[in-house]
Amino acid sequence: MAEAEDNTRERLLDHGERLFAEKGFSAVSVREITAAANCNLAAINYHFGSKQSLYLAVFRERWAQRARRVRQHFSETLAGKPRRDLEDVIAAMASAFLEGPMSEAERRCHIQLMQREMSDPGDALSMVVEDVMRPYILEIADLIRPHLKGPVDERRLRLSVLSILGVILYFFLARPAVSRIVEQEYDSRFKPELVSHITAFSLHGIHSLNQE
Amino acid sequence: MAEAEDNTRERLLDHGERLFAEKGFSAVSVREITAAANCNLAAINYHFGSKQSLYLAVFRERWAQRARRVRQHFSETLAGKPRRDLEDVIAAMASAFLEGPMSEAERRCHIQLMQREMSDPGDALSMVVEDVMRPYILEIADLIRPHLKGPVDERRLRLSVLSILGVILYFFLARPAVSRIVEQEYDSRFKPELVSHITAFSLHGIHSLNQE
DNA sequence: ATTCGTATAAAACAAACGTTTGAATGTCAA
DNA sequence: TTGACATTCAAACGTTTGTTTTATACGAAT
Repeated sequence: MAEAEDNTRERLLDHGERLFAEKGFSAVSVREITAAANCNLAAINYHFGSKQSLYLAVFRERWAQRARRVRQHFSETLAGKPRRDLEDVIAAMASAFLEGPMSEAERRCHIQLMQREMSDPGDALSMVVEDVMRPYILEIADLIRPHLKGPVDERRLRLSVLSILGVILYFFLARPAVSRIVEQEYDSRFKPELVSHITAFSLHGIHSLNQE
Repeated sequence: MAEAEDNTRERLLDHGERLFAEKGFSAVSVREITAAANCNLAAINYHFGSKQSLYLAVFRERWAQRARRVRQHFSETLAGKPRRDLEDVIAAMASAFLEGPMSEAERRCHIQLMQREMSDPGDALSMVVEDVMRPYILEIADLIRPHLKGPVDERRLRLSVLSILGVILYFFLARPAVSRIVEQEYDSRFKPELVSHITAFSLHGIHSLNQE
């Protein structure tokens, strides 16, 4: 087979990612994935070697690329702002994750996979942290640093950026819990409200770096 | 059997909770649990009926009780503060989760189980949210409200309390990721630094409610 | 036309899974 | 001591698991 890029392989990555994100690695069977991808049971082992290798391939060939898009969305959003002040940086960060260049389903996929790998560190964690998260966090730290008064404790700065990420991820992952506590569905009216809350909260949080 | 409260049952709850927290429900087998609890394979089905029922029993008979202790620790810490200002409330909240009345292993267990149930909502989620989280969040909201100037949007207030919780949970669950990004192990020197960062960041974050 | 490498299909594999069974054991009341 | 009940145990149950095998179909290259 020359061109035409293997179709079954792509479908396996698509449905594999979706199901791994929804249920977690162990809770999904290869039969479930191959049925969803509408192909034969043996296809996973043929194309990837094993279920575990499919999982890693999902991170390498899907997740990482989307992470790159998220980061690019962040850069482009920020480039559009003339002043590029603290608020712009944080708003761009929240926007990249919550209103970024993904469908709602993709976003769910992306963030859930990330969370699963962070709380159950596996073979994909190194890639997630070193290749994606770390450079991203450090870039944002570099963008924030000039806006702070006086000398800045580098570690506190990174903790602050991580805190913002924590808030963003939390409102995504704990959706059902959040919904019931604020008595509000995640509808199209609520989401911008959420983004503006996260931005405001984090912006003020960052200012804790200014005074000692 | 009259008194002496079944020992095997307790051991199953202990090791079951630990393993469910570490690996998640589907990734743990009943053989693994019964081996850890040093009892017969059939013990789970005898005492609880099924693996699923053991999972629910863990939440009812272990997690919920510890959640009560966490909340009590919060109340007592706060009662010890004479002024009971905004900072005291938030510091007490962070302290309850991160330095509360639990061993390090118990804390890990508690928070991981909570997170797992929030991102994979199952039969235990209702109990976690309605009986524990919701009242807790609302209580903290009530404690914070009087310290804010002017009229307060109730929803924004709750979102802020949830944001604090999000930050706290994130630094716990994403430990390996955080460690590598700030280039710092979670040792005894780092932990107080973390608590003080969370308190400072959240305290400033809360103040975003003051201005419009 | 034949050969070769690729992709899909159906069937079978051993291992691990949650659960059930029935006998053995221990404990207390009658 | 006896009978009844609660608990533990080894063994087996029928499924489901991830993986392997064997066979077949298709295209391109020789």
